[in-house]
Amino acid sequence: MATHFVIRIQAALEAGELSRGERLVAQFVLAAPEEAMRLSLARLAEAVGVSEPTVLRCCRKLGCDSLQEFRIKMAGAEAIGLPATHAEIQPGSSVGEIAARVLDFSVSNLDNLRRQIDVGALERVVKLMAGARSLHFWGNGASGIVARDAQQKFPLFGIPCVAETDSHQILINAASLSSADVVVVFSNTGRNATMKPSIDAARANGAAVVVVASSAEAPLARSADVVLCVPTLDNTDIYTPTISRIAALCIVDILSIATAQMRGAAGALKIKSMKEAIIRNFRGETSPGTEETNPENS
Amino acid sequence: MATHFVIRIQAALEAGELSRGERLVAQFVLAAPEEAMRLSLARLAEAVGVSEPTVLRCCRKLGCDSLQEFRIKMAGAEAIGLPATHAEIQPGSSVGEIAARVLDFSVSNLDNLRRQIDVGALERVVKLMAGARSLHFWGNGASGIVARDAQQKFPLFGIPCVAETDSHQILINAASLSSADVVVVFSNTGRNATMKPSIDAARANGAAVVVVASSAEAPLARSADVVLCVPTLDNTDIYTPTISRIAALCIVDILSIATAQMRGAAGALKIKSMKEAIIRNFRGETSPGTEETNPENS
DNA sequence: CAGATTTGTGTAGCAAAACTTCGTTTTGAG
DNA sequence: CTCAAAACGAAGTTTTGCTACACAAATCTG
Repeated sequence: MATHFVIRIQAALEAGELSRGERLVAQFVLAAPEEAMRLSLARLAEAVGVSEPTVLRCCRKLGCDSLQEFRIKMAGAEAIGLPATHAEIQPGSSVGEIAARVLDFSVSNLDNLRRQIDVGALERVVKLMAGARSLHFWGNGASGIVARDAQQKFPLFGIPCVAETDSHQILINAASLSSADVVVVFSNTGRNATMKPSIDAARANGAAVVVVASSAEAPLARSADVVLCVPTLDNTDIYTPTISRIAALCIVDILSIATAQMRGAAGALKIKSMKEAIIRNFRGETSPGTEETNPENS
Repeated sequence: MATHFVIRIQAALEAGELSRGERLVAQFVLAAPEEAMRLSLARLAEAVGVSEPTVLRCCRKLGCDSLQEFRIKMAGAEAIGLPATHAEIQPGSSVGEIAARVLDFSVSNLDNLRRQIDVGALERVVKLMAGARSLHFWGNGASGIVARDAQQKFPLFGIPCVAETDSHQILINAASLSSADVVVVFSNTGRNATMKPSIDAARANGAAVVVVASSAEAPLARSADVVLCVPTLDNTDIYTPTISRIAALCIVDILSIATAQMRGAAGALKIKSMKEAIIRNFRGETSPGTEETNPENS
C-alpha cells in the first residue's frame, strides 16, 4: 500500500493484473515517466497507441482515482528516484552515473524506511532507554560502526553510554550489567551468532535487550525484549550493506532525540538547552581555543 | 535552480517577489500542500480567496509554466518531505513525529546532495584513488566513524586501506606515506586544526590529500589537493551532525564503487566477480560455518 | 496635487482537457 | 462454432485550465 509507485506498477505488470492495452500504458510509463506525467490524456493515449479510456482504466487499476492522482503519484516517485531494483549500477558507468544511482538508492531506501517504520516498537525502545541508568551498544563489522556512532551521539543528549565492537569485550560487558541497564544490539542480518551468549548473559542479569535488525524473524530477534525492524528494499543484496548502515544511523538519531526528549519531560533536561548545548558543541564555542581548534564532533 | 520547491516558495515569499494575492496563494500552498496540489484551479482560487488568474500568475512567478507543472513540482517536493528548515522538532513531539521528521530531514538532505554534488571533483578523487598503492582515511569524532566505515568498505572492492582516528596516530601515519599513497581527510567543518600538520606532512612526503568537508572555503581545503564538498542545507545547525555523517557515508559508497570500477577497467578486477564477492561476503557463504556464524559485515 | 502610467486583480469566454456512456470488437471456454 | 464475458474505442458531456480584456489600486511625474 505505502510503497514506491514505480514498484507498484512493476508488480501489477508482473502479476498480470493488466489487460493488453493497460500493459502498454504501464510499460510506456515505466519507460518514459517524465513524459507520461506531463502529457495530456489525449497525447498520452496517442503516444501509447491506445484510446483515452484505456489510459484511465490503467490508472484506476494502479490505484489512482483520476489522471491527476496518477500524475501526482508519478511525480512523487520520480522525485524520490528509481528504487534500487531498477537502479543497478552497470559496468562502465561514469562517476556521475554512479553517484546518481547511489544517492537515488539511498533516498528511495530511506523513503521506504519512512513508510514502513514500526512506531510502536520505536516507542517501546524509547521507553526502555528513557528509564535506563546506562546504555550499551553492541555491534560487529559495519554494525560496529553504528554502535560507535550511537555511543558518540547519546552523550550529547546527556545520556551516558558504552559501545563495544569486540565479541570478547561484549561478553565481559554483558556480565557487568544489571536490571537498570539497556543493551542495543545492532545486527543487520540478525544472525550474528556470537552475540547470542552475550544477549543471554545480559538478560540473565536483568538487563533489557533491544535488537536492531533488518528482519523481525531473525534468529537474534527471538532472544530480544524488543526487536526494531529496519526494512530494506527487496532484491538489493548487493547494496544492502550500503543502506543498512545509513538506515541504522537514522534509527540512532530518532532514538537519541526521542529518548532525550522523554528524559527531559521527566524533569531532568530541557530540549532548549540541549539544542543550545549541541550548537555550542558543534560550533566549538565551548572550547576556549579559536574556531580552528574545535574538535570534529560534527 | 535545482533546489527544493518548498524552499523556492519560501524564498519568493521572503524576497517580496510576490504581490498581495500571490502571497496569499503561496502561503496557502505552504500551509496545505497536499490540498493545494489536488484542488482544481477554480477550487484553489476559491480556497485562497483570490481569482483564478492570480493563482496562475503566482505559479508562473514560482517558475512553473502551467498549473500542471506546479502540481508536479509540488508533488515531488512533498514526496521528498519537508526540508530541515521547516521541520524542526518541537518539544512534546511523539516518537512517530520525531521519526518522520528525522527521516524527512535525511531524505531531503540527501536529495539536496544529489542536486549539488560536484561530479568533477568526484572524478578527480576517483582518478587519484584508482592509481594509489594504498588509501588512508583520517577523521576525528563523528568523522572518525566515517573514516572507519571507509576502511571497512574499500577492502571489499579489493583496495587495501588504513583508517586512523587518533590525532597522534594520524601524524605517525602521515610520516610513513609516499607519493604512491592517497589520504582522505574527513572533516565536516573543515576546521579541524589538528589535521593540518598531518596533512602538510603527508604532502611533504608526496602523498595526495583529499579533504571531504561541508564547504569548499574551509581552512583545511587550502591544504588539500582536491576538496570534496558535501553540502548540507542551510539553517540546520542543530541537525548538521546528523546528516553530515550520512552524506559522507554516501560519498564513501560512491568513491568505493567508482574506484573499484576504474581499477577493474584497468584489467585487475571484474565488476561481476566483485559483486559476487560482495554477495558471498554478506551472505556468509565464504566462511565454512553455518549461516548463524557469519560475520556482521552488512 | 492632478494626471499619467504602471501594476495588480477580477470577470467573462473559449478551447482543450478529463471523464462517461455505450456500442463494437476481441477473447476464451465449452 | 457459439456465446458470454471482458476489453476496447468512438462520440458525447462536463469540467478544467487558460487568456483576453476591463477595471481598480498604487506609483510616478510634472
